[in-house]
Parts: sequence; C-alpha cells; structure tokens
Amino acid sequence: MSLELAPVNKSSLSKQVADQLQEAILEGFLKADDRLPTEDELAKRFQVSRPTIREALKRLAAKNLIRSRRGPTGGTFVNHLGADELSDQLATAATLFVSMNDISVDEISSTRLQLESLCCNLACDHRSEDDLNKLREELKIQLDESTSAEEFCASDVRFHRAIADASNNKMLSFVMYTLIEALQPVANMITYRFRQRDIITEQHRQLLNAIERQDSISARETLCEQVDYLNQLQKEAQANHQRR
Amino acid sequence: MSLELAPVNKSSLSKQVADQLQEAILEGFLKADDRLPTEDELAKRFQVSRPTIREALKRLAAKNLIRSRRGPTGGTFVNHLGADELSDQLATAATLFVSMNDISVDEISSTRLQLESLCCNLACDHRSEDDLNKLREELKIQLDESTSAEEFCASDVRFHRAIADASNNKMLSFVMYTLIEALQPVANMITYRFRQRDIITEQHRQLLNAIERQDSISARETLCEQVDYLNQLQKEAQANHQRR
DNA sequence: ATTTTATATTTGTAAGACAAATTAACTTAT
DNA sequence: ATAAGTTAATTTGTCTTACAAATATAAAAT
Repeated sequence: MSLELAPVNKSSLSKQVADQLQEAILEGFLKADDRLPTEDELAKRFQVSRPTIREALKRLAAKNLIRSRRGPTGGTFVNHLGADELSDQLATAATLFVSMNDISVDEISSTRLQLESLCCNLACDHRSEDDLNKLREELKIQLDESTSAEEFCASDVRFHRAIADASNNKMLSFVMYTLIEALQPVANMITYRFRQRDIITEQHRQLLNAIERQDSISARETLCEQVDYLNQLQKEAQANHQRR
Repeated sequence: MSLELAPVNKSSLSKQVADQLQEAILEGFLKADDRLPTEDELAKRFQVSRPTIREALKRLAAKNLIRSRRGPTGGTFVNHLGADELSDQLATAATLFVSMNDISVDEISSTRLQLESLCCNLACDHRSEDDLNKLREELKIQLDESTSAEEFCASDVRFHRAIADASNNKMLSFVMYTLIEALQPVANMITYRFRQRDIITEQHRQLLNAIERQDSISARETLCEQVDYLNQLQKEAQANHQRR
C-alpha cells in the first residue's frame, strides 16, 4: 500500500514554469519593463534545461506578456499591456469563438448595437476635443476618394474605436474592442464586395455630428441605421452565395 | 547600392511557424479535433528543427488552440473552444488590463451594471426553464450555510454567468464573461473579509424571482442595488486600508 | 480467453554547440 | 584628443542528437 505522498504535478515542466512566471507578473512581483534573468539563469533556478525554459517563455510571449531582444543589453522583459496590445489576442479569441460556435451575425450586430449605443451615450457626455479630432481625422480619410479599400477598413475600425474611447470608460472601451474585431471580417467583406463606402461614410459623418452636438438620441438612430444597413447587405450577400 | 530585394521576415522562425498554423486553424483548414502532423513531420515540412517546432506549438498551446498527448495515437490536436475554454484567457487579459491601466472600480462596476442590465432584459424575454433551473441550483448552494467561502464565490460567478447565458445571446455572454472575471477579485475580497453572504444571496433571490416573473424593471433595480452595495463595501475596505 | 509482455510511436526533456544580433570597450588613425 | 573602426563579450535564436516517459497495439504466455 503506497501512501502517494507525492503531489506530483501532472502538467509539463514548461507549463509549470510558465505558470509560475505568469503568476509573478500578475501578482506584481515582476513589473512592466522589468528584465527577467537570462535563460541560462532561469534554467539553473528552475532546475530544468534551457529548451524547457524557452518553451515556457514562448508561452508567455504568445500571450504578449513578455518580449525578448538579443545582445548584451538584451534579454526578456515584461510588457506593459494596454487595450491596443491586448486587442489582437481578443480578436483571435473572438474570431475563434464566433467561427466555432456558429454565432449568427444577428447576435453579433445586435450586441454591438447595444454596446455601441452605450458608448455613444457616454461619448456625448464626456467627449473631449481630442476625441472629436480623432473622429474628424478618420472621417477625412474615409471621404478621400483615393483611400484604398484596405485603408478604408482600417479607418473604419479606428473610427469605432475612437467612439469607444470617447466614452471615457476604459473598461467599456476594452470590451468594445473585442466586438469591433469580431464583426470586422463581415464588415470587410461587405466593403470589398459592394464598395458602398459613401453610405457608410455619410453615417459616420452624422455620428460625429451627433456626438459633437451631444445629441445622444440622434446618435443612436444613426447607429441603428448603420447596423441595419450592414445586416441587410450581409443577408443579400448570403442569398447570393446560396444561389450559386 | 543594394536593391534590398529580400523581404526577409524579421520575426523568429518559431513565431512564423506559429502564425502559419494559427492562420490554418482560423481559416478552417484545420478543424476542431483534427490531428496535426507529428513534430518530426512538421520539422521536415517547415524545414526547421524540432525544438523550433515545439516552441511554435507551445505558443499555440498557450492560446488554448491545441492540445498534445503522448503515445502512438497521441499527437497534437486542434481544440474546440467554447466560452468556458476561452474564459481563463479572457480572465488573465482582463486582470492584466485592469491592473496595468489603473482602471477604477467605478469604471468596472458601472460597465458591468450596464451590460448585466442588458443581459437581464434579454433574459426576462428569452429565459428557458433550463436557465431558471441553473439559477435555482446556484441559489440553493448559496443559501446553504455549510457552503465554504470558496464555494460561495465560485457559485456567485456561475450565477452571474447563468444570467448572461439566459440572455440567449452567445456573443453577449462571451463579452459578459470577461467583465465578471475582471470584477471577481474585488468581489472575492469582499466576500472573504466581510462575509455578508446573506445580503448577496437575498439579492440573487430577488433577481431570480424577477427573471422568473419576466419583470425586467425589478431585475434592474436589484442589479443596481447589488452593484451599489459592492461599491460601498469596496470603498469601506479601501478606507480601512488607508487608515492603517 | 485473459493476462502479461514486448514493441513501436509520439511527445517531453536534456545537453551541447554554433549562429546572429547587439552593445561596450578598445584600438587606431587622423 | 577625437573620431571612426574593430574586437570581444553577452544574450537570444536555432540545430543536432540522444534519451525518457507515456500509451496504444500486437504478440506471447498462462
């Protein structure tokens, strides 16, 4: 009869090391821009080989928690993560979630409408001149005929992000970024295939105008209009796809 | 004068490989539960060494995109990701975001209040008997005096998740999970230090009741009450901390 | 027929070497 | 003395080889 005293950790060494380091970062023992020990040093301390340490570090790098540079002043450093740095992870997570759980476009766009309405309400109250300038800048890009399709899509994303940021609620911005990214594939497809840029741009102009005037009711109306419009186009596109 | 024709990829090999594999998963070339080639095979195909392949795979493993098993029928497989599987990543992302951008508790809880109100509205309209049963089950756990503090906190999380799920909007649920996780550290601290379980539980009872009766107005009132209550406790806790 | 044993496959870990990048210190020429 | 170029040292990036551990399959023994 064995007492099974050993509480052996079942997961791989590289995962254990990664978890410990992540804990240290989350608990604040390792702060932003702190330099970790060299890989050799870590290998000694954790009593594992360097490849194992490297696998652990790559796990953290995949989460954007650390960055590495070569050379004497190089090494591995803790990242400082803002909404921007986290957005790509959120984007892939959201994209995967949407594609693997067959989320309907309706679900996404209705959720987005609700949340973006919230953002607009707050934006009308709290928008700074800075926020308005960002929106104006993007609108200018979108009005420009010479703007390429790719640039237009990118500007579209930045425009909606700027609305979220204008809410002056960082947590809400963070959440909103996820939704914007999740819907973007659809929006891009529409922009590429139908090129109805002028309609979208006009809606953006009205949105900016409403936020300038702090007219949250009109802002919401415009939002509804845009979401409806995108939904309609999306359904047409789907119908076209079926017909083939 | 060199023409610099070579568009050399600046990032590391392991990152390039990881990106390519991730692309394949996101684009649907690799579906859930598909088995990837063995590490040796991948090394041959990508013309890199096995450690490099492994570093790439660990990057994807950190994102929960793949899992690995040893043995003849083992290998590396594509994960199917639901809201649950993604929640821990969201949790760490949200936790980091909150801690590294000094997000105020007000921002989090006001955002949560708005979103959870939304969930409640939808839940009142669309809740199934299944949803109600989940809520009842958690309430029962919370009413039980013998439930430990840890179990109570876990049940609290599940209760609010169940509300999100009852909205019948998966995208909204997904977003809501993030917020619940982000606020949880605060909620836990309160529960541990003040142990006002009965008040929280009573609020949950009222919430469940309102959703049962499809009374969205009363549901919202109870939500406000709970968020206010948590905010107040949080401020008291902070004041106590200052005084020392 | 059932259990045991061997065996093959695949991921996990280790050790050592060299390459590449990058900075610091040093040397040399002006 | 100053400036530029050179060398050396440090650290991550990659490769090679080898072995360990887990696990399913097939063969062999009971």
